[in-house]
Amino acid sequence: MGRRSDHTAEELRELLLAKGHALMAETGFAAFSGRQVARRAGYSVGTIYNVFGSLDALLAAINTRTFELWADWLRRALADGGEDRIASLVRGYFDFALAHPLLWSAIYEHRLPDGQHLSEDDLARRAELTGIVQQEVAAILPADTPLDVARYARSLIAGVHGHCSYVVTGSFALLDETDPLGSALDRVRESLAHHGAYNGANAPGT
Amino acid sequence: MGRRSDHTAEELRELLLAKGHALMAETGFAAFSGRQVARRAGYSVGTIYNVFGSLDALLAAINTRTFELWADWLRRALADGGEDRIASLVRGYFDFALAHPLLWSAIYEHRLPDGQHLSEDDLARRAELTGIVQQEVAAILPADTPLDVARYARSLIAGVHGHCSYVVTGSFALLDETDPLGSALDRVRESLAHHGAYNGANAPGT
DNA sequence: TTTTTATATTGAACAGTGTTCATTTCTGCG
DNA sequence: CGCAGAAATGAACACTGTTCAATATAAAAA
Repeated sequence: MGRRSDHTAEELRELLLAKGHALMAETGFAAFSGRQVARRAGYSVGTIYNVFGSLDALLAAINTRTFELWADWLRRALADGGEDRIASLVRGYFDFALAHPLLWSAIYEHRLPDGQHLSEDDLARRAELTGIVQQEVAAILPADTPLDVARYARSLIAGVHGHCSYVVTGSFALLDETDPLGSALDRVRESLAHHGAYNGANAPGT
Repeated sequence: MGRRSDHTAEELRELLLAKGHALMAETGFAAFSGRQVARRAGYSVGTIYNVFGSLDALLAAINTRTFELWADWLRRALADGGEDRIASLVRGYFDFALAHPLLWSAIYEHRLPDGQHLSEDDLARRAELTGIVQQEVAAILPADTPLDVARYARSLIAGVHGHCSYVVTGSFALLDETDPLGSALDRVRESLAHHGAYNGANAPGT
């Protein structure tokens, strides 16, 4: 088969991305295969390279899409959650990872080859997630805080990420760890309290 | 070639493990290959399956060895570090990951197939690392702390892990993050202070 | 309308992978 | 010395990512 007109370039990109994302959700990073994506889309291997340039670029796009879903998830958690917006965020972070463990893990399992970097577009899209958290953190810190809020928010995220990563990996499951989310939230609250944040439910657990 | 007597079963296991560990350090998880390990050891593919049963078992053993090196590294950091043993631990955690990024990453990139778990032996060996931290944390908490120290220590580790993981992944590099180690240590100190720990240099950074 | 040009799509080719297992070769025991 | 059993092999199978000459088709030109 040669040139076709079933889809515009735009549509084809979206089709491959959608099928790729679905495959990742089903099988996970280790079993992911470009050929399988092409097959599901009704095209052949080469098309992926025509459209994305490399398999890595497709993978990056798939993971960026996961970031976008994740950001939506957090926004919803904030909207539906109660007064304690920090708790909503931490819970949202965990819930998403647990709801889509394969998609979530893929983000951290995919490493670009040495020297290659994410496109500006991917970076910008992914930064939204951090932005949401940063905004909430800024909102409850004293107006005159000496903290670099962006940096501080990233640090809090990193802390929560660590807990979450242990849960999804299974490292915690074997240790009778009952409440990793609770631990993560405790650490966040301790830190926020230390920096004079005011929160609807500020008191850290014991 | 058939049966040989160049190595005992024990020696052969060690040989494959050593070559496998070296390969992982050189090429990282993505480019790791069982065939390559066998070639370097002067044996053929099948031998890996004879000795370890599966490639996953070899990978688990390789990563367990990394854990052991990491624990040694922390012990040395504690011995050579100053009074502030918590700082030594956090620094040690980061330094190891940065000194051996491919080995360190491999720990978290290797996922056992669904339903399979690490052997008791692997688990026990890996637990040493946590044990070292737990001991230090227990030492500076008030004797009458209501905390479950094991659980709490794991939580602190998770927090540091999150920061470190962002560094090694490169997520932080793109954000002009100058001092992730410092951030991690600040969060740990804030929490420890909150729980009444006494530390040679207790005051968290601002 | 026909011809030409440009481009999208293909799929065979290549070098690698994990995994299995019949076959072979050697060791140690009787 | 002969032989049972264990260890090492490597071909076979089905897959992978990546490249690229060939081809079929759409769009533009004549």
